Amino acid sequence: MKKEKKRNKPSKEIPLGFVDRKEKELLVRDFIISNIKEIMIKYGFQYLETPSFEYSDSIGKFLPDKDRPDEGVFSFKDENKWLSLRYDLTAPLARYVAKNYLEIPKPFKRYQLGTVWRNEKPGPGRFREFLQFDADFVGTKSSLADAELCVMISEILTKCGLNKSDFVIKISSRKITEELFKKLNIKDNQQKLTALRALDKIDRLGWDSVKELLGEGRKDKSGDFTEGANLSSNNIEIIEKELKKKTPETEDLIEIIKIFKDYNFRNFEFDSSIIRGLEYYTGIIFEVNLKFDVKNNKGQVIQFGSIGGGGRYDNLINNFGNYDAPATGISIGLDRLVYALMQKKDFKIKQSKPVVICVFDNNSMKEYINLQLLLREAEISAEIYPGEGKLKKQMEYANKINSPAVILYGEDEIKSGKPTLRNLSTGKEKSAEIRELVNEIKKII
RNA sequence: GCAGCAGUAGCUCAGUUGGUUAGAGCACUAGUUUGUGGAACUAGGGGUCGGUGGUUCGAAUCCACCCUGCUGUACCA
Repeated sequence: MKKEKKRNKPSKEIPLGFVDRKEKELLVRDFIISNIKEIMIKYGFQYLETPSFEYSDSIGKFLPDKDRPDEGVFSFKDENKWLSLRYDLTAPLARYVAKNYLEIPKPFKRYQLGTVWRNEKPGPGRFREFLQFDADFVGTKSSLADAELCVMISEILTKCGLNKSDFVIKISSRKITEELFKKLNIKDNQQKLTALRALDKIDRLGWDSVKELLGEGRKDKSGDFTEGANLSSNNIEIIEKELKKKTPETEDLIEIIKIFKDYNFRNFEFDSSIIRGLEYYTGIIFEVNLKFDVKNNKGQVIQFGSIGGGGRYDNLINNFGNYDAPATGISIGLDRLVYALMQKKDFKIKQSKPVVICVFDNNSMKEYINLQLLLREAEISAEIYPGEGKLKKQMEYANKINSPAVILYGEDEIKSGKPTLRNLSTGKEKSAEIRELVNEIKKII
């Protein structure tokens, strides 16, 4: 009987890849968001919000012969159409631009903050639900736009408390690999993609492993085998040699570096091993990398990788029809930035906690409420102890929520009109006239 | 998806070659203190030992399958 009952209890577990986020983290996130908004206004971007769900085909999820478009997205069927939770903010932007093409200004600059969902295996610091920040230029081919994005994200990170030496923007261009493929006469699209994905892993795996992936394939340390791009060893040598060059040769990179100079912006590096997985990039690509150590909850230093990146995608919006909409944009993973920022030693956000007014006798509630009103009118966070119980329990509560002080206003104090104020960090008590109370508390906070 | 490892209290874990009623620390509740938190002491609650089936006189322990998690790898439009 009892066992039966237990079995029917609802699960207290949360789904794989989803997390509860607590106040400490949320405050840092709010701080970052307020900085972002401020700077986006300064740079002249429009604020936009699009829905969490889109029709699956609108965001690039076509469902040829599948029952369910579940490749990486969460979907369900509504009446006859498939809907998917958005997996990024770029696809909805493309859809928005196509839908509103005639009304929007051209070029169109918009920024967006929003949760995105990915139906993928979560990893350390990677979840199935996370907050992204995106800023994009639509309808301009100018490298000034690409440059602005880099300068802007740098300003945001600085405003959030990072030093120039804490991060770097790495830039490259898809034109480099494109020209290489042309030169080597590699035409098969699938082969190109496999090669790009392999090159994207240089950071993590190193050149030796990447060369295996460009060739026949690679066995990882768990014994799993990954099929390679099957390029000839001659071609692989040429690719390695070409990508190890330290100076950019493509036109777009030369141009953006010149613009950086005009901005007096130096916090960037050319790195031809920056590839980025997405297929749709066509030109300049960049990544925002942190240079300080990030640790996991066991205190081990983990390879954190980039907190975001972006690049130029001149053909994406054309998928919706014939729009002249070359575009470039940046995405930042806010939760990852929050995680990293919380580890900076000098980074703390204080949240004022309420002064707790203890309850001795429910018949004196009017007195407590008056005190509470007085404090709140003075913009002091205050609350009457919200439960029932002895004074000890009330003190324990105040201690647990990090309250700076409690006010004791029992029979004797009410009679004399002088509440007792107890400082919870020193443990000292003081008797104060009601009109002095606000000042005494301000001394403590 | 593939591979390796692991699942014992809310959390971190111990549990000997299979052997009584499964333990510890932290956390929680109550008390020592009927008006005083962070320390101490005392007592207490809390477990289908991931699940199912099997081997056995006897299973947290051995076997099979399943589920879940972690790590690596792939995918990440």
